[in-house]
Amino acid sequence: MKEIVSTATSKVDEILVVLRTEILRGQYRSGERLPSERDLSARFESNRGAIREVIKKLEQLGLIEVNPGGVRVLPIEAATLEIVPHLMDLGTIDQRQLIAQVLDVLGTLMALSVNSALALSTQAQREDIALAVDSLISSIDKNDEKQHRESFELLGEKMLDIHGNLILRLIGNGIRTQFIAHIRHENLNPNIDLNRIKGSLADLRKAILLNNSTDASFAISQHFKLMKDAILTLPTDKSNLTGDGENA
Amino acid sequence: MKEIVSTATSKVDEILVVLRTEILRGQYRSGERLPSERDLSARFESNRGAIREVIKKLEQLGLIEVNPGGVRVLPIEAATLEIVPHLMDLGTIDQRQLIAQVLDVLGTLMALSVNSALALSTQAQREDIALAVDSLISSIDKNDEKQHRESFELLGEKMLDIHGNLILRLIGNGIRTQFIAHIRHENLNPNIDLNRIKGSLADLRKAILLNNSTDASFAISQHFKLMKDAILTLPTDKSNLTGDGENA
DNA sequence: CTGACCAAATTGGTCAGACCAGGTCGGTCC
DNA sequence: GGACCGACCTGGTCTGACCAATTTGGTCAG
Repeated sequence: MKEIVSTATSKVDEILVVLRTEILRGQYRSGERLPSERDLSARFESNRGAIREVIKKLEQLGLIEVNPGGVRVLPIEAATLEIVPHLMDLGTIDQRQLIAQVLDVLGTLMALSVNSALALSTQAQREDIALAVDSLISSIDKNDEKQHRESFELLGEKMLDIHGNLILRLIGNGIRTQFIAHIRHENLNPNIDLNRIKGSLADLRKAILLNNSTDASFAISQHFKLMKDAILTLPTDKSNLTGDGENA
Repeated sequence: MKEIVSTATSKVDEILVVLRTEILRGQYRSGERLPSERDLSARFESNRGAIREVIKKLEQLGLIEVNPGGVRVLPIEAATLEIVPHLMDLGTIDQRQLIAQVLDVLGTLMALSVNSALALSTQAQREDIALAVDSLISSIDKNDEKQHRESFELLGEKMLDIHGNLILRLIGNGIRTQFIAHIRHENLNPNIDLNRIKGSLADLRKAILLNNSTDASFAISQHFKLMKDAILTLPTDKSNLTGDGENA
């Protein structure tokens, strides 16, 4: 059971990383043509098959457009959510800003989720959700990050189960898959006011039990807003938040 | 300049469609192993290279997981947003319900977008946005679907430009790319009260010019809610909403 | 000089067949 | 019965080739 397999990446993945980096860094301008598959296979000392797979992946990421005659680079804005972690890896983006954006979106979607869930919920389900919130609160008390994440996911899951909004679930998947691992490293501002965060969760709990979706949505939004502030007020501490400068 | 190339899909795409369909239909249970690349290439009378590309795509869609030793099918809930249009094609899902969900999410995100944009906007920008809203309203008056879509995208674009929330933009991209083409076909309920829809837009316009983000968000939400209702109250009219029955 | 037109070079799409390293799985031996 | 080991299978990589479509650049008529 190896856990770290950084060097164990396949050749395709290595090439993918290189090309993705070059594209994201703007090394190829939007609309420009990528070198041909044959040239790339020569450059990476690989075969065309591998290059083709890489190109297929890049296409899926929304970074390039493949048609007979050549591969064109697409504008970054046309890409998919999946490129964001890559952007984070590159450091071409202010990570705190990005995390703040994620929290904005996540908070909004969670608010929607609560709203939809409450609209369809039974009393038992509301109590069930409240339990998850309880667990969330207690995880803050115990400063147990693992439990925090788990109960958070549980909370989301319970709500998703109730309203069954597939779009919401899939976007949630995407965000979770793409970011959780990245965000974990950047811990919150130690100066953060935990009481206020817990307060927003307590509000949420109350609103859920009262089936007051307006208040519940607001509490969720408030909660994420607090989290966001906790991120943004970080004094650019540790880690490799080494700005950028290479973007076009 | 060919526009319709429905039959001009590449072999890879054809195979992709077949396998994706089989997976989404639950033909392979979650966790089960897909046939080997060699078997698949034999079955589809293709070569392994093509199959590999298909598998890479399926992996990107979050439908399968590729490991040395075999390809395993993942639970549908783990997939990406990109599978939804495929689901719609399959008809394994109530399309109206799905569209309603999309509108829920889109409305919520747009509300967030307005909110964020207004918070950072100058008066000139607000007037600029109001112009886009005007165009939107006039498109409804003229029943010009093309202009409607364009001005809608323009509106989103202007807001995105102001707040620069990359996450929001990318999710928006995803939703737009994946759904617009599909939703277009299902026109709105002819009985829809256009005046109320225009009214919500007028509210939005006013709130924007007054820099009242609360009202603006509410107006957007209201707008999408109206659209949603217009979809949901459709009497299962025309088109190929031919239920399903094949899902597990 | 401009434009249409045509042919060569290039590109992506597909194909067949091969080898390797690492997992899978069944049979064997203790 | 359980640990062990070897044959088999799988994905990962590679080579070299042909096809169809596009791109490109030159040619030629206007």
